[in-house]
Order: sequence, then structure tokens, then C-alpha cells
Amino acid sequence: MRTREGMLDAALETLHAEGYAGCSARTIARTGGFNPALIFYHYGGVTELLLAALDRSSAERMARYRAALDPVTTLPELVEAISRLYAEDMGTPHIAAVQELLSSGAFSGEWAHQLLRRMDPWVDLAAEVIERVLGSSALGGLVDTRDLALAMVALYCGMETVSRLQGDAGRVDTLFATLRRLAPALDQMIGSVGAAPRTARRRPAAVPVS
Amino acid sequence: MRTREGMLDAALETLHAEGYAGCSARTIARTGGFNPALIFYHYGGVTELLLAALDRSSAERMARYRAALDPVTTLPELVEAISRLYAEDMGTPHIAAVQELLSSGAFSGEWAHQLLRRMDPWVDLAAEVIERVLGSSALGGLVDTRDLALAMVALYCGMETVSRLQGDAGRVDTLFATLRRLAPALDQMIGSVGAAPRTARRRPAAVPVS
Amino acid sequence: MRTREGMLDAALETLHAEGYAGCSARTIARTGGFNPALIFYHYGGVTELLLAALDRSSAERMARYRAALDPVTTLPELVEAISRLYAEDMGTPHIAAVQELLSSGAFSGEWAHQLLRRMDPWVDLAAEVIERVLGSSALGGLVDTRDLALAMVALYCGMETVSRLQGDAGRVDTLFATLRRLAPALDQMIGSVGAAPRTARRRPAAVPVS
Amino acid sequence: MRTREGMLDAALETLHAEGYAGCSARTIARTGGFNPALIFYHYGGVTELLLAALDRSSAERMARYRAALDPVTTLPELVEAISRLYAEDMGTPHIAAVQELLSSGAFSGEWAHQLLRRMDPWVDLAAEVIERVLGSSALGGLVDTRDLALAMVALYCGMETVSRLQGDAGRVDTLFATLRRLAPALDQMIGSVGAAPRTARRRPAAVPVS
DNA sequence: GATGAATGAGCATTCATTCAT
DNA sequence: TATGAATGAATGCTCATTCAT
Repeated sequence: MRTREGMLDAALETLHAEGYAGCSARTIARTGGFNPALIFYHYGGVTELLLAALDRSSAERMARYRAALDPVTTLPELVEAISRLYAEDMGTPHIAAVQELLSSGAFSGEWAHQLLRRMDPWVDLAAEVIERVLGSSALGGLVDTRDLALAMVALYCGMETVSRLQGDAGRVDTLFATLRRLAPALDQMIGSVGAAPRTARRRPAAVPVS
Repeated sequence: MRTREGMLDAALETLHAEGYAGCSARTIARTGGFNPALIFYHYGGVTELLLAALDRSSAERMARYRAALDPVTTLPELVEAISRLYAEDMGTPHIAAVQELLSSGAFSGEWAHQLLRRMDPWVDLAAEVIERVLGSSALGGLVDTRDLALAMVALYCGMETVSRLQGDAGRVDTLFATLRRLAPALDQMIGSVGAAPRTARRRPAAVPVS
Repeated sequence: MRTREGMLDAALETLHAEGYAGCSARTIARTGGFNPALIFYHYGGVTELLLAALDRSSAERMARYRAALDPVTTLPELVEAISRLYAEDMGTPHIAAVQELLSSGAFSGEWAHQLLRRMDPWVDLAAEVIERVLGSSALGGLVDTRDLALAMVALYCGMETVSRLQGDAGRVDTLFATLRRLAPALDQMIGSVGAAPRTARRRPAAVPVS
Repeated sequence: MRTREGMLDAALETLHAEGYAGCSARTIARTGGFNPALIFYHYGGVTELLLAALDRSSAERMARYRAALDPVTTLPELVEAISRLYAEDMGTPHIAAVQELLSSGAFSGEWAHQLLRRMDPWVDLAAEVIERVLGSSALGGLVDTRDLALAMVALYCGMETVSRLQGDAGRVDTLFATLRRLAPALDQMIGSVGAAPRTARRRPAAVPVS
């Protein structure tokens, strides 16, 4: 149905424009120009609609992130890719939506569970990338990849919270600039700890042999 | 007044137990066992009460953090201190309160402004510590200290969000273990970039000359 | 809708029975036996409901007043007609409603504006009648019809205030008796000032020429 | 006590500035800079304070009105005097106060009774003046003086209501201009009905014989 | 006399949700 | 599928009033 999809759009848009607190059945319905009762008819409730919206949005973003991060094997590349993705996401309803939902009422049982499950694929992605970037270095052996991945996701979320709080005065862009400046040095440091030759870390491109 | 103080406790406790969304005048009052109207009588409104609670709590925590972090000058020391502070804070109403307030409705004008102002001293603290730990190293010159400090605060908040989401299944403790294991290597890395002798970074104790 | 109309009745009745001050959403709803939230659902708020009730009531009354006053051309006729209308209105929710609304909070911006706009047609009506009754006499030239009309409406309202204050002890009826006794004399006086023959003031019936 | 008097001022001022609806114990107390509880201590309640304020204000006004109206014996003089008094009263807290109180909740038992009792002296005054102005004319015999007096007071109140509603757009001043223009004609008309010589109606000035 | 704290009832308004149509 | 009406509970907030000090 046309409407079912439209409701997801309306939910995302409302989440972005009014925040989680502003997401009543009525406001979402007004945004989308449909009857509030439909939310209950189609999704069973407001929270379910929001989760559905999050799922759809998440799937889209995940595709882009995978595409951008899969070829990454070094720290500078990673910083470069993340910077681009972040810039791309800024002002996107998706990130705001995630953020709002994470912030909504994090603690209580079912809701928390639902959100966590939706965070998992992102931690997986982060873990994979970290593995590739750090994996063969000496550092790789010291780190619990999964823990670090979780921390990275947390950092991403925290930065979003902060940057939204700051509004226009935000300086996340300067942070990325700093990171970019820093990346080569860090890369060198990583290498310096162990003896793994830099070139060895670059895995061969997955050329399809035809 | 006895009651005025008790209201701050009730606010913090409710924030911790029910989340920001559950912090209505009535629930807070029920928690504290006083009349809801008193919130308006004494603080003018619910948000003002919450901010007052945050302020009091923040002042207390800030004192502990300063005491623990002021003597820190190396990365391993920092990791050690932070681990201890974090463990200390776990389950504390304070952190939960901060978290909940940060997540409340982040973007909109006045409320965001108030929260940001209260975050500043923490960014200042982080910046100071970073300056001390990284300052004389080659890394220090590459980094915008303030940006990094903001990122650290964001990371701290993000970790909190995540760990509260995870509930008992959380693994923030293992992250700190990882960090502790990692710290000496990182410290070495930092040193290896530039030539600044490690000892030089230890600032002389402020001995009162009598 | 059945209910929407019933809400107007309830509003009028409450206005009559409890006064403007007693017209909370709850009291009106209790009077009408419906849920208070419906007031907001259907009318957007209490004040809007009250204005809507006033409008409906006003339209009804205006029809009766026009029917009774349109044929009036002399002072005795006018007194006669007004007496009858007044007696008819006594104890009617309509007049009380008007009165209560006029008295509610008269001065402040939007509300005052809304009430004034609703008073206008009545001043128009009064002005028309005055014009017909006084028009061709010498008095007509001396008077600003619109001013006098406003004064008449004000008198009508004031009399209502007073008579409601007096309750059963009221003597507005005796006032009308006095007026009726007085009318012929006044009529003669009006005529005596100028020279306009009485008959000339009776406007020719609007006979359609076929 | 200084305060007791100040409370009356505060009550009048609040009545004038905020209307009857805005006259809570707190607002009045804030206006006067005293503790709300004092209202109950000294006057027993808000309504009692308001009535006391009305009484004091009324006494002052009554003195002025008597002084201005006692020498009046003809219609033009009356119009002249009333015009001046009205202009004097405009913007005065007194009139607004009276108006607000009259409008407050006119119907219910005790409050209505209290207000009516306070209106009586004004009706008396009006009756006396009417008696003097109309008394010896033929019209005097046709009119129930008391009824007419009541109507005049009602008109005065109604005009006030209307003029406050209209705010700056008000035209009460033009009404008085009209009245002044009209007065001589009306005076002549009054005389024309009966045969009472004009001069006879002027009572001798109360010259103190020394 | 005067104060600050306290109370419980009331206010307008919005909510998620249900249901007959 | 889709709608408009309806409900009862919740929201923040203000009220007159009392009372111990």
C-alpha cells in the first residue's frame, strides 16, 4: 500500500522535525496527512511504527556504509570514509531518528531490547572494519575488537547528541579535520608498535576472476 | 530547607528510575513523598527542578573528578583513574540523570542551551587532562585539544547510553580492561612519534617554598 | 452531528447557570453529559466553544428582533416591541450568555475583538430603528445615530446586568411600564421640536408595482 | 496600619490592570509587595478585600459626584456635569474596579447581594438629581423616578463595558458631544409638554445668610 | 503582625487508544 | 481499508486557603 510506506516517511520526518517527544500519533498523522487511527490499524501503535521506520532507514544506511567501508583497510582510509559518510548523514532524518529513539527511554525492558537488537549490525560492521584496519598490527592482538567496535558506535552516537545540542555552533567538522590530520601519524604509530610491514596489511583486491 | 533538598533527591531518583520521560511533577512528587504543587512553589516548574538537581549532582561529581584527575599526567594513570571513576559512578543516579537530560529533547532552544552550559565545565576538565597527558608529545601539536575533549565527553556519554541499554549484559567493564591492557603500548606510541623525553612531561610537584 | 449541537446547548446552559467564571471545560461537559476532551476535539478550546454558542444564539435572536423591529416606525411602537422582546428574552439562556461573555474579561485583545465583532450587528440594528423612528424629526438632525445606537445597546446590556443582580427583586418590568406610559408624551415632544408632520414619517409600504 | 491601606490600593490596581479574573491572592499580593496570607489575615479572603477596596473607592467617588451634581437643576447643566465627571473617571482604577466587580459573577446569592447594596447609594444619587431636573415638569409626573435612576446607572455601567471593549477605538466622547448638542433641545421639549415656567424650576441658591 | 511552606482541588489541554461505521 | 467520534488518564500549572513559626 501507498499509505503504509508514507507512514514510515511521516514517522521519520516527525522524528527529525519534532523529536521523539513530539511524536504522538496525531502529530505523525498530521505530518503525513493520514488518519491517526491508521497507525494502530497498520502497526499496532506508535512505538511499533517508529521501530519500523528505524528499520527501513537503517537498512538503507547500512547499504551505503557497507559500500563505503568494505574497501577500507588503513586508518587514513577509514578516517576519510567516515568523514564522508558523516557529512552525508548530517541533517538526514535517519541519524536524527536513531538519535531520538536511542534517547527516548533507554532503560526499560522491551524497548531497550528492541533498540539494542537494531544496534547490533552496526557494531558488527564496526568490528569488521576495525579488524581489517588493526588486525595484523601488534595493536590488534591487545584489543578486544568487539569492545572497541561498541565504543566506536557509542562515540558516534555521543558525537551526534553533542552536535545536535550545539546546533549551528557545533564543531564536529573541525573534529574530523583534526582526525584527518592525525591519521597518518596514528597509522605510523600503529605500525611502530609491532613489526608488521605496512604493505602486508593491504589485502589484495577481490578481483573476480572471470 | 529540608524539603527543598529532598526534592532534588527525588528528582534525581526519578530520573534514574523512570527516565526523563517519566519525570512528571506528579511522579517526582510521589517519589519524594511531597505535594506536586511544591515543585512549582519552590522551583517554578519541573524543568527548573531537574536542572537544579543536575547542578547539585554535577558539582559533587566534579569535585571527585577533579580530585582524581588533577594528579594525572600519563596515559596509563589516566586510564586507571577513569576506570575507577567510572566504576564508582555506575548505578549512581548522577550519571543516569545527566544521560537522561542530555537525551531529553536535545535540539530545541532554551533547554539545549541550558544543558550545553552545564556540559562546558566537563569539557574544560577533559581538555586540561588531555593537555597534560598529550601536551608535550608530538601528538599534542597535531590535535585541537578542545575538540578532542569534546569527543571524550561525547564518548563517555555514548558509552553510558549504550551500557544502560544493555543493562546487566553490559560489557563496559571489559572495555576498561582492554583499555588498561592497551595503555602502556599507546603511551609508548605517543612517545615514539616525537622525541620529547617522558620524564619532562611530569610536572614538578607544587612544593610550597617556605 | 448530534453531539456538536448538544455542546452548544451545554455551553449556553452553563453560561446561564454558572456564569462565565463557572464555564470550565469540565463544568460544561458535565452539564452536557459528554467528555471534556470533546470540547477540544470539536471546537479547539473552551473560548471557541463559547463564541460558537454565542454565534448560534445570536443568529436566532437576531431573526426574532428583526422580525419584530422592522415594521416599527414610531416611538410608541418601538417601546411596545422592545417590551415584548425583552419579556420574551427574560430568563432565556441567550441574554445571560451575552451578558456573561461581555463581562468576562472585557479589555484584553483578541477576546475583546471577537466580542466587539459580534456586537456590531446589534448596533447596526439599533441604528436602523433609530433612524426610522427619529429620522425625519428635528431631533434626527442633532443626533449621531450610530452613537445613540451604541448607547441603546449599552443600556440594554447594563439593564440586564442590573436585573440579573437584583434577581427576583428586579423591577425592569416596571421600567418598561414607565416607558410605555411615557412614550406618547415623548413622541409628541419629538414632533414638537421640528415641524415634520407625523404622517410623513410613516414610510410607504414597499408595494411591488406589477 | 500602613499595610492594610496598601492592600486596598493593590487590590484596586490589580483589578484595573489584570481584571477581576486576574485578581488572585497572589497577584494582588505581588502588586502590593506583601505576603498573600495577609489578605486572609486582615480581610478574611480575596472577595472581602475586593469589596473593601470597592467601598473605599466608592466613598471617594461619591463625594466628588455629590459635589458636582448637587448644584445641578437643569438638563444642560446635568449633561455638562456628567461629561466632566466621566472624563475625570476615565482610566481611573475606580471605574474599572466597579466594572470588573459587577461583571464578575453577578448571579450568585451573596456576592450579588453585596454588590447590589453597594450600588444603592448611586441609584439614590441619580434619583435625587432626576427629581430635581425633571421634578416640576410635566414629565416628572409620568416617570417613576427610581426606575429611571436605575436605568441611568445601568446605562453608565453599560457604556463603560462597551467603551472598555472598544479600547482606543471607543467613541464615548463623541456620545457626550452629541448629548451636549442635544441638551438644549431636550430641555425645551421637557418644558413644552407641561406649562411649568423654566425659572420656577431653579431653586434658589443656598446662600448662607451671614 | 507577618512569613514561608504546605495542601488538595481545580484548571486547560493532549495523549494513546478503541470502535462503529 | 479508512474515518471521525469518543474516552479516561495524564500532563504542567495555579488556585484559595491554612498553619506553624
